[in-house]
Amino acid sequence: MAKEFWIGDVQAGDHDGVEVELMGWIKRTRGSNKIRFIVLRDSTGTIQCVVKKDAVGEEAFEEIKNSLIEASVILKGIVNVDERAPGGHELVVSSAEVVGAVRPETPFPITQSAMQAADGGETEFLLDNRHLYLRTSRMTTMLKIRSSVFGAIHSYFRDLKFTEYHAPNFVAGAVEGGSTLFEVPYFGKKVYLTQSWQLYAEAAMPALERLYTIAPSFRAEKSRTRRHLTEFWHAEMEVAWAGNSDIMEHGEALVRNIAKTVLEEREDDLKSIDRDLDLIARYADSPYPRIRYDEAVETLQGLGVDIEWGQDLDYSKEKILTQDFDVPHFLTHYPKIAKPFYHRVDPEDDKYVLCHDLLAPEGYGEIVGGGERTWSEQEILARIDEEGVPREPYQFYIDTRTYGGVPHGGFGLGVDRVVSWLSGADHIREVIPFPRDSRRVTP
RNA sequence: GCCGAUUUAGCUUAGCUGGUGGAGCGUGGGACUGUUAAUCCCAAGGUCGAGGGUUCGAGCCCCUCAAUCGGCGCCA
Repeated sequence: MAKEFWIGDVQAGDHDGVEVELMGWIKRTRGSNKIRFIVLRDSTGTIQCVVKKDAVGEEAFEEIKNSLIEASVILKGIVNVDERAPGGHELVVSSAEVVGAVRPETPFPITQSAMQAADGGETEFLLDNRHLYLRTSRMTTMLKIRSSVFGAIHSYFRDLKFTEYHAPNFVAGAVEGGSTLFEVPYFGKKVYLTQSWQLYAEAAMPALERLYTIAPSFRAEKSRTRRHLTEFWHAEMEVAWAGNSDIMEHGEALVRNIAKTVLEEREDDLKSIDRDLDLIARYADSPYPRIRYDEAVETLQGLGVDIEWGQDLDYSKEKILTQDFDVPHFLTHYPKIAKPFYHRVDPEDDKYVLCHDLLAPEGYGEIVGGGERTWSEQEILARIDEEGVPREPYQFYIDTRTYGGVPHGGFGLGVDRVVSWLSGADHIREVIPFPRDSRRVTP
């Protein structure tokens, strides 16, 4: 039964003139009472298969003729090079077997009309039928690009001898803020779904020194935007003996490595969804400029934007700031009052913290957030008290400093956001198979 | 949480100043020996999101509710 031949290889010319057995699903079917053209799909591509009544016999021909879109079939025949076939190759079928039929009462619901509507964003119908929409070429392409992005992240860190390290998803307290936590009943107690791997990573930092993860994070934000999910994939890293600038160098190198990998592995996929490859090449090759928060505020004020020093930069302001950028930019040195206690205060000016955000161009916004941690015991206690946060839940975090604290830092990267940006998706939902947002958890 | 919009056949939609709903795709039947989103003919398929109101009469006007979509705040 094992599948031996793949449509992508056939279209690449690997089996010209020889007999192959193709296993796949019917993408489209047309023809007459004596000849049928089946466009067969598998995970590697599509190919036209010519089924003639004379060649396969009456019974098999009728079965193929009556087969609907997405029926699974096994077609055996000779690979023919023919200009008339899309892709330049076709299968001249000698025997045909329907494996899983599709009944006429329940035809495949993702029709041309449903797909046309998807160009301008996803419809409710396609979201309801996400499990079937996954089979379409657009979703398949997105999932392949996504896979390459995940692979690039693992490669980047492993090549640099980082250790992959895992934190629990059930947590007792908040990493930041309290309102965006998902509450979960836990044997009569309440626990929460994690928002970040960071605090647990800092505990392991003195053991592993260079560590990373790719894991889901959960945020109970009622955000209704093209950049938000309630469950998203978070690539995070933590490094000992490192400052803000060192961490930024990793962030920049990682994102450039992702762009480069996607370009190498998914060129055809990107072309198939009309992505401009020159843009990706620029993201892979160019340095990412660094701008201080103060400069950004001055720039915005110069543009007549109503903003005061100390305010966090919301998306509307980010967008104005990034509209002239043609590569990602770092924003650094935010005011202390705009950031949580674990960001280290700048020793050169205590109004600021040593942190950074990486903003993607083309309106995709923040893809990385990170910085240097408050690493001395004295400083962390002062910052916790200053912000009025109770010490008790953070005792394990404070202990990291009590026993041989060292300068360290890290960042978190929104993997889905990066996939969305690099693929040029209209919405972050397009790049994850079963998106979760504040209003949808099904299918 | 706030603002805006949408809801007509399985899907995508048209619908004139209110006068008993049209189409394309899909499905079924028929024709066709090479099609390219095949084409051509025929058919079935709608309590117009739910409830109330105005009116002789509501898909269309008014009110309430619901679902969905888009944007903002928040963030990756």
